[in-house]
Amino acid sequence: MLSSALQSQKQNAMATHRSQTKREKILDVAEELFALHGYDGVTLRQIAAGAKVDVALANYHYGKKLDLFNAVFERRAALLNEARLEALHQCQRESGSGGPTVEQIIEAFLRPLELAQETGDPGWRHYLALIAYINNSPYWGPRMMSKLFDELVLEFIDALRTALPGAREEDIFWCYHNLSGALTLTLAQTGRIDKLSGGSCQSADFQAAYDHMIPFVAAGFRQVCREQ
Amino acid sequence: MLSSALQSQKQNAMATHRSQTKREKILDVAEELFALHGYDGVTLRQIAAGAKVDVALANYHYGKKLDLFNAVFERRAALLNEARLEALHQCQRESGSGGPTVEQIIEAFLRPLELAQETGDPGWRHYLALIAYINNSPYWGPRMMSKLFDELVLEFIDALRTALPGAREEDIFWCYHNLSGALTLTLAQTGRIDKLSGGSCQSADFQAAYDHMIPFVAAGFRQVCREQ
DNA sequence: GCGGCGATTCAACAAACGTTGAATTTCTTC
DNA sequence: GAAGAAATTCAACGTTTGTTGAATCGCCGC
Repeated sequence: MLSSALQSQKQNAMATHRSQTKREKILDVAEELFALHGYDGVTLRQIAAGAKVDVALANYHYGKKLDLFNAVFERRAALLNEARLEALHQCQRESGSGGPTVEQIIEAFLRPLELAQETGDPGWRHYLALIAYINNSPYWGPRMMSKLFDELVLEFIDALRTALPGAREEDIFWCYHNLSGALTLTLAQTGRIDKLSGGSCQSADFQAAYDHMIPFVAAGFRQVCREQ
Repeated sequence: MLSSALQSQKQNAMATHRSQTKREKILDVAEELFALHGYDGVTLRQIAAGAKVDVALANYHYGKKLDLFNAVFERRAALLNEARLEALHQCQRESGSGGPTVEQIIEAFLRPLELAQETGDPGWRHYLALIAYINNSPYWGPRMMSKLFDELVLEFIDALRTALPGAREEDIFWCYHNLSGALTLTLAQTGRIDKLSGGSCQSADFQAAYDHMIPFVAAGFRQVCREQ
């Protein structure tokens, strides 16, 4: 007798003898292409070709192109939010009555993104690049980011407020903006830092990126939000 | 008798009785639309309509769509690079034999972007958003950023290396990566921080963004690149 | 005022786009 | 194994796309 968790995994893996295979393959290919070329840079025919499927099948499963785009964006959001929230709560439990340090909070914000990569599923890498594309877009950013990620971000900002007593509201948010920017460019995986550094740094190495980002951002928060 | 600098301004303003007006209007509209919707999200007909011009005129002046995209990207690059390099050299001259501090170098890297906005030309705002789009794109970033901006960036990194003796190469580049990310998200002007902060922060206020980014980034550099 | 030339528009092309209704295959259920 | 439902393909639609060649406009020198 399988546990219900394992059962649902089993269902996802085998599906109903093929049916969900093509359906999910469409999402996988759309995820990769949207992340690389953006919404308008990808045609439904490219996605269908990549998934070895007729172009009408995407419409059958997901409706219009915009609905497919949203489906890709929403597929992994809940899982990601749960992992990050769990990491925040864990460091809050483990810290004393003073609450977690800035470093611990930033770490809880970033490390789950790295774990997502380590599942071996390349889809996660593409998904993170898609988030970077959307978050940095003046068109899509305001339309899509808030609904799925604002609640989580505000929880982390609450924790940071506690860890930085006396900080001004605007200072905290501008610091979060800097963190979000550094993270976004990392997720985009443009490979630019590889070339600039002559090979010293690798965009694909999320662990190295976060190893440097955590002390960098924490020091920035403390400098800007230090008590007046 | 006008100075040659003013003369060239005058020429730009009056042009040859109209001829350069439509030609430049196409660039202006393309700049704004490309920044907002990306390369594939804009059609030549939208650009032509915005410039109140026939669709064939863009082709006549700039060739293919990709050539127009490049023309927009290149138009203001040299001017921007000169302003930033001048700011770097000035703070190098003003500093003692020890060279400028990290804060001064970051300031020279960022403040010229703010001055560009203060000329009153809204085109600069759109251009900076276009840089953000390209820099964050896994497709365009590697293809377009290096040629115009690598030389300048490496000059600033040289200055930072001097200001941070004993720092590891990879640490410096990862820190620059964080700076570049924070800056990129700022230039994108998505308005997301406005909503998240409930109005405490405004994306359009570049000065406030840099006022917070300079100490934030400088502290990050010092923390990560401190002597071992 | 006429010829020439750059700037601009007109008209049209073939290709590719998102979307859809109907036909066909594949699976599930009895 | 027949019936019904779901999944998938087929074929086509009306638009829109980037691009181009030819025609027209507007100005300047002669």
